[in-house]
Amino acid sequence: MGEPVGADPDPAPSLSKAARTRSAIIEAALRLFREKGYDDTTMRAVAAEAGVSVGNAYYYFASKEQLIQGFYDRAGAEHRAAADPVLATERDLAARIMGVSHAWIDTMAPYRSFAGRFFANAAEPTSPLSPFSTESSPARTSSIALWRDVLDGSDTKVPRYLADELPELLWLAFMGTVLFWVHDASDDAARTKLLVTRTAPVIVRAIGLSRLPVLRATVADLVGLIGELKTL
Amino acid sequence: MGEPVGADPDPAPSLSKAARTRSAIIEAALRLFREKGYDDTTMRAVAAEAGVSVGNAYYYFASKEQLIQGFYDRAGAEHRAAADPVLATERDLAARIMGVSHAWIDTMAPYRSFAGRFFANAAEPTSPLSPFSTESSPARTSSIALWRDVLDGSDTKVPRYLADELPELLWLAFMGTVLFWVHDASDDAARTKLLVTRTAPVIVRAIGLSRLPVLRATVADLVGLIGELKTL
DNA sequence: GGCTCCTGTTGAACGCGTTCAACTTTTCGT
DNA sequence: ACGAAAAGTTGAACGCGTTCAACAGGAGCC
Repeated sequence: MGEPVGADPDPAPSLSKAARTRSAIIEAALRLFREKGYDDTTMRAVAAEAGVSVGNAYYYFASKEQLIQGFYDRAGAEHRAAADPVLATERDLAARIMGVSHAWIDTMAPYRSFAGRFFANAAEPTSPLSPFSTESSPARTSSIALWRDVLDGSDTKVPRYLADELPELLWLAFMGTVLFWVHDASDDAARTKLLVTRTAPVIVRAIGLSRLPVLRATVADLVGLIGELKTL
Repeated sequence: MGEPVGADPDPAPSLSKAARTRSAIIEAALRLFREKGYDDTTMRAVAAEAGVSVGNAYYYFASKEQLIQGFYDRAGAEHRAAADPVLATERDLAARIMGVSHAWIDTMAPYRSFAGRFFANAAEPTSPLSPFSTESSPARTSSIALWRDVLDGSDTKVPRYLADELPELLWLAFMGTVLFWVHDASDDAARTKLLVTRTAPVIVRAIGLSRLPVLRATVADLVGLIGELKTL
């Protein structure tokens, strides 16, 4: 390839030609998705906008659906950036959960019109875009790590027997929020924001209550069940 | 239409020609879906199998996706039939929940290979097939009614302040089960069955615990939130 | 019967996502 | 520097879901 020999693998100004073509296609796709939505954006248009042939676009992306992965990566990074200030300053757990969730809702706002279409594709179990698929395992891991940060940086003490599973549980709850958001047609995602605002304190209280003897056995059962389900 | 004047609206032996064509198409579609899956079944093949032209199939069904509605209706009825014996004999709430859930899993078993594809379509918010859409409101209502029966016929007392919302909450929890089932690749849906078996007693215990003063306020808050979310 | 609607019915045609044989360019061992 | 293998690139072609102008038949009215 046109890369200088021995250069560092991915310097921003001089990406390999292949990498540049790749991101030109994603760039074109996202622009068009935003302008005309997912369904009304044709692969022919994406290729033309990126200055390549249709066949070439398919050399880099196995399908139109795969272009969405590029969107995910970008959105994930944007979310991180928007969530970091909250995680750096706020110590109250409920506020951290709310802050990180709202950060996500805000970064996704520009894409809301067509993001529903995306997540529907992701809902199909055989799709590599599914948040539970092995293909999206890296994205999932880093997303769960984000929720671990939410917990770790807070002043709330988590019971030992919950500590390991709780980040994943928060992530799962957040996936529920995303599902709600997808179906939420209210202005400015007001309903989703209400859901988050009202749910976050309940989660914190539930964590506190999970120490109570009446609940402890039940909660421990559920945590054990999750472990079982993952290994079955 | 060819219907005798003043005849009862839909006598089984002599359906109107239109209705017969309609169900011939659904019949053909389901047969082919089962044989070759959703994606590998073409509308041309469905039309041929039903003995009509492609255009005619589109006269009765707005899209290939709409054929799925026929599948839903059928599956819903089958589930009812399979659940009724449980509801008629069993009084223990956990057993009723498990029985009705397992009945669903069993009736859906033959369709599992392609049902995931269906539910993915249903996950798209704008789709009329979405369980939350206005188009599927009748199916949703009757499904919630089923879960009301589950509660009403049991010997468990439900706190007043929960009684109104609980059937819908059980339905919602069951939608979660369905989502899990869609992603469950285990033999005979073993993981989903484990989930149901272990979750049902927890639900019953949670209903009992919801009377406790420590929890009551929180649970009431959540119930109130649901009400708010629906009206916003 | 003749006329007008409305309900059905048809298959060719359209635009789409995707594939593929053919071609060009780059890489790399010698 | 050379040549073969690998990587990149092309657009016509395929099969699909879907649309639509055109046509057929029956119901109701005169």
